[in-house]
Amino acid sequence: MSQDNLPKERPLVPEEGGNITRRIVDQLGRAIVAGDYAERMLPIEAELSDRFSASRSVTREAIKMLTAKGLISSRPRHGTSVAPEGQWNFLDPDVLRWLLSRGLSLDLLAEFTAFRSAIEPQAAMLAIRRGDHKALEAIEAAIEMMERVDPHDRPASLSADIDFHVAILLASGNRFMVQCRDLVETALRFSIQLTDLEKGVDVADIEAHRVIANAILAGDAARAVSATRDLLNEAAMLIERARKASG
Amino acid sequence: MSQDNLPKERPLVPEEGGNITRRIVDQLGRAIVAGDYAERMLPIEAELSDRFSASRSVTREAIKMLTAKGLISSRPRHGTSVAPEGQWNFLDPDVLRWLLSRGLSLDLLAEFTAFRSAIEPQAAMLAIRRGDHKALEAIEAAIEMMERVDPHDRPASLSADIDFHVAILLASGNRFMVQCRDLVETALRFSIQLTDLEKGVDVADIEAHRVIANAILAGDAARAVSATRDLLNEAAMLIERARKASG
DNA sequence: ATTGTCTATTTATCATATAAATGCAATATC
DNA sequence: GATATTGCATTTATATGATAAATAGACAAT
Repeated sequence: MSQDNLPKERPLVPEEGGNITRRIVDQLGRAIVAGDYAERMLPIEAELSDRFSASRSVTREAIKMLTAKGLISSRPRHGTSVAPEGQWNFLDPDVLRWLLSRGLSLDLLAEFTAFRSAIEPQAAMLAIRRGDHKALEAIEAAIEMMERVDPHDRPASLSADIDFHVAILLASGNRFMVQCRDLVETALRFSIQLTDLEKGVDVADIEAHRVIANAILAGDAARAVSATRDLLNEAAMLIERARKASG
Repeated sequence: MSQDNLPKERPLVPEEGGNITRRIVDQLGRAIVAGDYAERMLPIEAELSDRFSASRSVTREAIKMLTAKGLISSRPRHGTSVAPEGQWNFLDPDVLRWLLSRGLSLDLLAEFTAFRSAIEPQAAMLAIRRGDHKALEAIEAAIEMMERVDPHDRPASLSADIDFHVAILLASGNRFMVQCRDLVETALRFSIQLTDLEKGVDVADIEAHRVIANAILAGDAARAVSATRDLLNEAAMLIERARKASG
């Protein structure tokens, strides 16, 4: 019963977020996924320490954290190098955030949307099967918030949108899907930059969300699945259009 | 084009796998997910170092790696404690392995199978849509290996089974689904303990895999999706039966 | 009861030294 | 000349000891 879902107050951009280790992890992580060290080795520990004006211990701890996320690997005498992309932990919220922040990569956003197209419809189905009253009420509360909020208040709209999708993931009761919470939040926070450009879709968007909520609350699994899939297909098309527009 | 998919030669059980840090990470990680420190704090760094006969630096680096996986968090004067389960990175291969190894928890295996039920059918669909010849050939090669291998050779059968599912994930071309590779491998390596108990399902199992392969190679998305879903439902039922049997 | 201060404890950081691993070149051996 | 061996240099891995920063909890003051 450890449904302990405190919101993390960790800042989205911890450039200066408290301790030095965290700062190095963030800056190095960004640089690595941006491809800065795709060909060459990372600087040796001593130089990295200099560059970040930190002690070697702190630098090493940061390196270990990045290693834990699959981004790099170290060998004595050889140095530290970026791991092949196949070993990166794409499903780590930090890694995803760094990936998306390297210039709003539409390719990756499209792939993640396809991933969501797999997860969220199933989560909706599981939510129905599980039938946790509290969790279902949270979905209803989230959709009502979406409908109530001022559509011109972008941050509030975004939060409501995120809360809705997260509520479905939580209601699934599946810990792996719940884990996708941070990922979905991260991705949505970036994709807002897209929908900001495309105006006028908001009303239709909220209605599409309402359809999902109603289907879940009515226990109509088939409709919940198809409605969720429709919504994400719509998002995918939006991304596709942006991709074609930008090149 | 960084399709660099070298198999990691990292041992599945790195109790003695080389460096001290890795050993501490593994032992502590196991203990944490097993609930050993669910109520109390972790020992202070000095004591942990003593317990593992390691220096404080190494202990701290191990702690940082576990922090990176969301398992623990530290605060000055307060100590280090296990993070709420909602913050654990369930989608990290190490974490999943530690979770499953705490006594083959059937609940978690069931949840992961539900997760796979979301991912793998979509991956099969994407594989068709993408139509990468090399990747599709790998699927055919994998299913042929499954059919060819001696069914009594359990390790070989398991490897072939894993390779088949991994081939589909790879063929999807979706980096988030590809990332599930290690997770699926880990889960399958544990679930073999179940199927070992239930004999006689193997032939039917291979046929079910063949149906999936044929559907994908024929470009029949609908059939590929439903066949994959069927296979995983079968696995889910197997787990459910084992769960009822054991309590 | 609230607020401020002080103290002890623990993590965070720094600095330095030594060990272990290993790529590479020089050397020895055949 | 080809190949195996050895030694050196470089880098991470580990150890050690010290100081800084943060803060929970006790205590004092208001």
